[in-house]
Amino acid sequence: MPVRKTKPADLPDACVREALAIIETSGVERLSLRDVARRLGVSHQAPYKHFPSRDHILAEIVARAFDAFARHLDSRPRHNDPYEDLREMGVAYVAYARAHPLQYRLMFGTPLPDPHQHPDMMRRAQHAFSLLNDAIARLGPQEVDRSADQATTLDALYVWSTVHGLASVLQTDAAKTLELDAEVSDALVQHVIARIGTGLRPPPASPD
Amino acid sequence: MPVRKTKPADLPDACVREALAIIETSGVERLSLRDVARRLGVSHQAPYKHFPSRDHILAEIVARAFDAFARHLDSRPRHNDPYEDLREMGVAYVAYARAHPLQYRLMFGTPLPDPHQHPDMMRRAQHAFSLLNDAIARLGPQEVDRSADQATTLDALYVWSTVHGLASVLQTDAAKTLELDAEVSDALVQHVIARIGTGLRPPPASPD
DNA sequence: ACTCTTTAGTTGACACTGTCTACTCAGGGG
DNA sequence: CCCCTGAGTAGACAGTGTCAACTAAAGAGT
Repeated sequence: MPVRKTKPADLPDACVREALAIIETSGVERLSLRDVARRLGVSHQAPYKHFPSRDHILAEIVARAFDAFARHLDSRPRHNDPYEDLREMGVAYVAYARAHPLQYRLMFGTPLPDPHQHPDMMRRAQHAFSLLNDAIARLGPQEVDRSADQATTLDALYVWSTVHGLASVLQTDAAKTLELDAEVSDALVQHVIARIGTGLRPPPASPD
Repeated sequence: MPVRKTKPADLPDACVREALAIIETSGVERLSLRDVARRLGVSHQAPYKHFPSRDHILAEIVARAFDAFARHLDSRPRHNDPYEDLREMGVAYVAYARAHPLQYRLMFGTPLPDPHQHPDMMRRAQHAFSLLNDAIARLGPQEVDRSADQATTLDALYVWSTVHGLASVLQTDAAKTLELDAEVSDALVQHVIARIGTGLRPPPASPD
């Protein structure tokens, strides 16, 4: 429990970083603003001068996670073939979830602070989703009986579902409960992403 | 805040039910054993005579959710065609998640009590997954270059990923954040389950 | 120079929480 | 009759989020 002697210059930022550090080692349910304050060497009420409530700190942490996530997705290798590009995005998605399980769980695996109370967080989350949506849109419309927009959204949600489910399965408590080993995990990523591909390519001749 | 006058006969069971009721209306993070005791008209320490800690009550709630979930999956309409049967299972899976969002979130959407501390919960969770696994196994091996068992597990996890991701997307806070409307949700279920089907059928001629 | 207001930070309280420990009190063998 | 065990009670403790009142410093306006 390191107690800093010198008070940090940017207290709001320091709070968020320290809170994240606490979550990292002790889990989100153990986060307490008083502990944050204590480690920063300020009074137990100082953080409240910058964040109206505990949830507002959490919302900021989550929002930053969405930012980093979007940045990671955006920095994937690009391909001209939109299917290849989407595949690459899936890989990047899962890679991020595996490399930053904490952030991923904060975004998708824990009850979020009510989004309507934290519109800033909501906006930054939507931006991350829009990246996926764009990649799908580049595939072109898959169905004729729906508007292109709606079809794109549906497929985006399909891909998201799969890839999100994959990420969850790999690192959620449920996976620990099932005791998968690492070899299966690696194979699974390739497997699922391939399956998404075959699922997305327009079926030769069968109505939806 | 209903305070019961008559003390319940089966206190452990009453605790679990009352705790679930509290979670239902106020969320899991607001659950307090003291509140449970208060509503049951017993002292704040009475529940601790039957549950060593708050987590043990949660574990029991989650375990019961897995039981109910497994029962629901098991009572789906059966088909001889294993693909049809699997489809039916996907429908049942998502239906349960939509009908009992609270239980579903308790199982997959919130940090669980450490499974190794609650082996009973773990066992009942594994049983639920085994149902899905069995349904996939009935498809027969999809690939020749892997053992049948491993291929089955991979496909089971693929299906689970998709269907779990779908369920999550539909009811998680993240979905609220994205503001999907009900029409899209309904279409999405059909859409995704169809896509799983086309993804699962062995591809005509393309290496994995 | 003198106020006046805003801002960051402090201190103290309040009502909670989970959990520890010690108590009561009923029943049922020995 | 004693004693033990199990269920339930009561009191305390440290820790929590949050409310309210306070201090100190820094500008802005006159």
